[in-house]
Amino acid sequence: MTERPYHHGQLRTALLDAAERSLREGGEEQLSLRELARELGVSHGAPRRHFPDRQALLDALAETGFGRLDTQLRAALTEAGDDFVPRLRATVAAYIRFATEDAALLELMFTSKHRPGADRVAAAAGPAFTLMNDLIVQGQAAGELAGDPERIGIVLFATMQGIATLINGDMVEPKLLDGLVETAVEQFVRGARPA
Amino acid sequence: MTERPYHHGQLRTALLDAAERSLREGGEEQLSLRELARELGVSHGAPRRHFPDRQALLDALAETGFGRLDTQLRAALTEAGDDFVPRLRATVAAYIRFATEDAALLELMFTSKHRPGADRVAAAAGPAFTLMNDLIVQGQAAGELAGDPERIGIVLFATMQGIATLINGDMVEPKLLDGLVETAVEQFVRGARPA
DNA sequence: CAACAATGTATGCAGTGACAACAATGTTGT
DNA sequence: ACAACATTGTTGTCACTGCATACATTGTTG
Repeated sequence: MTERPYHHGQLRTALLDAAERSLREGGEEQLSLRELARELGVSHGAPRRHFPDRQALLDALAETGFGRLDTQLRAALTEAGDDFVPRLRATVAAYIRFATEDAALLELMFTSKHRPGADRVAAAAGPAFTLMNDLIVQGQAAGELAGDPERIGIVLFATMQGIATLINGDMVEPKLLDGLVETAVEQFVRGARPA
Repeated sequence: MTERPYHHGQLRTALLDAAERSLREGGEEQLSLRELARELGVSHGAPRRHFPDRQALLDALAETGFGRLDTQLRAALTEAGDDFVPRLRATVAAYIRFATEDAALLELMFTSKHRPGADRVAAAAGPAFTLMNDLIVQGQAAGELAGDPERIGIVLFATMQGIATLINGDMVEPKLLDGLVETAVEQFVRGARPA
């Protein structure tokens, strides 16, 4: 039977699902534990068993968010083939897609801000950075990039992140997005090209 | 006598000052109207006379924030002399200084997100963009940049913003900051240089 | 000096996150 | 099989928040 899918053993994942949806719809501010509990037909104290406080829920969201980001980036990479520039372009596009579709989640992922002891979140962020780094390393191996890999990698990451922020903050029209990605990639390649 | 500096006619500005400090100390989430009122020795309903709701206070903060950003950028510019690259470097450095010192404020300025009818905030953001644009135009006039000014300007802005976000989110060590600025400027100039 | 507007006060409402005591429901060791 | 236990969810409470309204005070002005 299992008339009720939740209410029994699935509360934790149900909360995460509902929270992610709520995040997408109303942003972090709007997300309310009590509201989630209500939606899931559960008492307002129930979430506490799974997440000691609100921040714990947000941390969990951020953590899984990084995981999903990583898989999406990898998917884009494998689809892009072996050449460096197409791979770069695909990665940038995929990242910004994620960042604009799940803006609130990404903000949450980043602004797990300064909070001491967000080890798990930090750890979850690793792969995405590694991926970025590997891409840079490939570019250098292919003789297309020069300079300190760490630095140029961070600058690239920053540019992507910034474009997403600008779009999400309505300071740039979404219709410009594709052009911006193109310009950013092109400039990056030219700017980091060996002399 | 005027024993009490506030409580009479200064509440509005006093609120803005206290709010900005609170923002710096605890971020937007932490900022509480009641807390501010308490600090200023005023009833918790008083702020309502000056800001109909919390968001109005935040909007006002964002607005003045853009103003201050603009003046700081201009100050950096005039101090940098007339040559393009030093001006560019100075602007980037000044922007990121602002962004890392007043992180919460900047976030607020940007994530006055999508909210319909934040005309004043949007208007206040204008000058900073204009300044950026003028800088690009100068670079082009000096024959140092090529390409669509709007696009490369946005990409530059995005890179700055992204670096600030990375630092503020503790995803990059602050000690790397100067090097990153240098790399970003250098790459930008090379990347947008005429062929 | 009386009418008026601006500013701040007092009180109450609904909503929230956190917390603790309790009940129900598996799970497990003997 | 059954008693002890752990997990999970419930209920009630507290302190806090933003918001709203009715009221008092004060300063300005006709």
